Amino acid sequence: MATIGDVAREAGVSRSTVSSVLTGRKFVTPETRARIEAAIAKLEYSVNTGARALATSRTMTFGVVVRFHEAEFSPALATYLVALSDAAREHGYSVMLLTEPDGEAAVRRAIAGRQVDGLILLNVLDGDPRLDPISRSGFPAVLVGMPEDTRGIDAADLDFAAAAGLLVDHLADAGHREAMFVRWPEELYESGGTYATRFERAALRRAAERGLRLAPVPVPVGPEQVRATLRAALRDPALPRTLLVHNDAAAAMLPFVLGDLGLEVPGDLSVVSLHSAELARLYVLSFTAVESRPEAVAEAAVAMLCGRVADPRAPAQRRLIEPRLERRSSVATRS
Amino acid sequence: MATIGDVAREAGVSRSTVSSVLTGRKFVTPETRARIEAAIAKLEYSVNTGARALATSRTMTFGVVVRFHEAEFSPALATYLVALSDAAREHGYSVMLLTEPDGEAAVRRAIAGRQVDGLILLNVLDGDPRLDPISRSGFPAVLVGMPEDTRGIDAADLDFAAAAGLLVDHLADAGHREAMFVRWPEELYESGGTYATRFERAALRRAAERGLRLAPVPVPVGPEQVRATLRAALRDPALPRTLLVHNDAAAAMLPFVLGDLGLEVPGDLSVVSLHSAELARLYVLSFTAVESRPEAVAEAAVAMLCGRVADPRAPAQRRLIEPRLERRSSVATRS
DNA sequence: CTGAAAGCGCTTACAG
DNA sequence: CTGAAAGCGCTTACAG
Repeated sequence: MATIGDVAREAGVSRSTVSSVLTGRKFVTPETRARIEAAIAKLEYSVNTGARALATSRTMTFGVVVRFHEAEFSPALATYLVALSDAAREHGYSVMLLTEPDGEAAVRRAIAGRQVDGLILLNVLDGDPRLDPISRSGFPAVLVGMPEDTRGIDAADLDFAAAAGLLVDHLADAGHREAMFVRWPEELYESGGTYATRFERAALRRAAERGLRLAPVPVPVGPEQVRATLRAALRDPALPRTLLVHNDAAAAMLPFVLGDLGLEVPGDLSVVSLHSAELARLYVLSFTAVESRPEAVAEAAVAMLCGRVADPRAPAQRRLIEPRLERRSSVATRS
Repeated sequence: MATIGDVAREAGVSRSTVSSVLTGRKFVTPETRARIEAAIAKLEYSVNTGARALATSRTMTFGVVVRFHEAEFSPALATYLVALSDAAREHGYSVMLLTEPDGEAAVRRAIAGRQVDGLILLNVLDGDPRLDPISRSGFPAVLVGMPEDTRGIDAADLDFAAAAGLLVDHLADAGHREAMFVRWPEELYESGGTYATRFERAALRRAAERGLRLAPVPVPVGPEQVRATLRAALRDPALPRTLLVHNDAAAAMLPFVLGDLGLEVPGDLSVVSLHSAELARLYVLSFTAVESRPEAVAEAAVAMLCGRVADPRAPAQRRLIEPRLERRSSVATRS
């Protein structure tokens, strides 16, 4: 493999001049630049990123700390990983996967080993132990998720409160006065699932404002239970025929339960939902819904992290990605 | 951050001696080793991986080249990525995500930039253009997937032929004489989906041997079409009431179509399937099935790649992971 | 505008 | 068994 020295020799200049055109930090006369570029092309030279990292003490790599939460249903992880990698690449960064089961240890090791310039924490909940080593060390990082206390760390996430507002408004605007609120299992709220909590609070508040009565129906984990729970709820005459869904597993299963029971949307039932776009790709989901926009969240997170690396002492930010309502006429108009 | 020099000073030895205990390559007397280890602990020293990489010309990082194929249905990508990262870590390697849409360019850049010691190509099909720069350069790599022509590159994958054999045998053993063969869309076979082809060939051969008549039913992409196709097939009186399924989308949708039509397994219908375990986690899939074993495939791939890095000129290998039959009594016994 | 020199933090023959 | 020196391939003040 050619080195910067080979290029310099080939072009008849010094290594520093080659470096200048490589980094673009100094002006080089067009003629020498051309000679150097020709030499680079001829030798198929490409900078050794490790050596550059050592010299600049910038690895141009971000670590993504993946985390699993059993109570969740998340076929969207791959989408996030790819979106993060894509966004990072556009900013000149590579992405390293950190999957150690002990997330806190993963963070410590990543910081100590200086393999990365910054960390992206996926799926952050309230009280997430991974925040500790970060806020202690001040290492550049960004949270995907929005805990109550971000410990002074930048964070990006979908605006779940706004999403709830959009969906409640949509139902209220169509004249609905009550709705079943199909939610996550109770454990998720208790274990710090802030997106669930943010959605719920905003939904309740807005529903109160708009005169929409909400009947909560928690849906447990696991395909069988999801199906059974939904089936029971839809058969219960005491529950409203309008659904506000915030639970991906329930959203995915719903069409099939409707099929089981012979119910039509919006004829027999009105449905609005918040779920990942990935989910809609895999299943038949034709509900008016708020998209979760993983690409936008990923891009925001990467942009914030780049900013953080550039200016480590800037004040911490929270960035909420605006949700979008996708209308798919699954809501009947009531008078 | 402490450097090796700081540790050396603290322990009162030279940097090379510290390096010796770090790499474990040379014998160091227990006393000095103890002093050095104490210094490391005290200073919270941790080796700078980039500097080590430059000195050893080993980055201890593998690149994973992700690739999308629209005709597929793959909520299992995340499972593979995590499994690869976990396996790599156990072998002392980190994993970098390479998601450039142009996979061939991604490979070229990775090789040129020397950011990684080896490449893992996910989801390799026949004639995959990513193989080209690899076989040209001889850069260490391993394919996940098994093209007809591996171009001299190591490859690991599930043994789809053996899987087909297991499933066909299971049906034949239970006395079945004919089965619907629920397959992937035709495009997938044509575009080089070798796992599909390997499964199909073996299924046809074994079925012929066992006197099982196979009626092929290709299932197109997209939830709506999957559902419609399955529904039509299950209503067609000319088609057998026994299903051999190799199509994750169809496997996922099947339980719901059965629900639609009021069919029971194994009473009305016998079903065997090959699908990813991830799928079973997300859906209600209670069919006798062959697991796709992503963790085992990932571990094999990583192990092969480590071997390849250690000995670049060893003969290329193909490793087929043995499938396992999970019996879930979805097959009726016929006489 | 270009180049010589020092340095980034390691490892690895090579002496001793 | 330990250490001094050179080198991995870059970048970056600093001279000129």
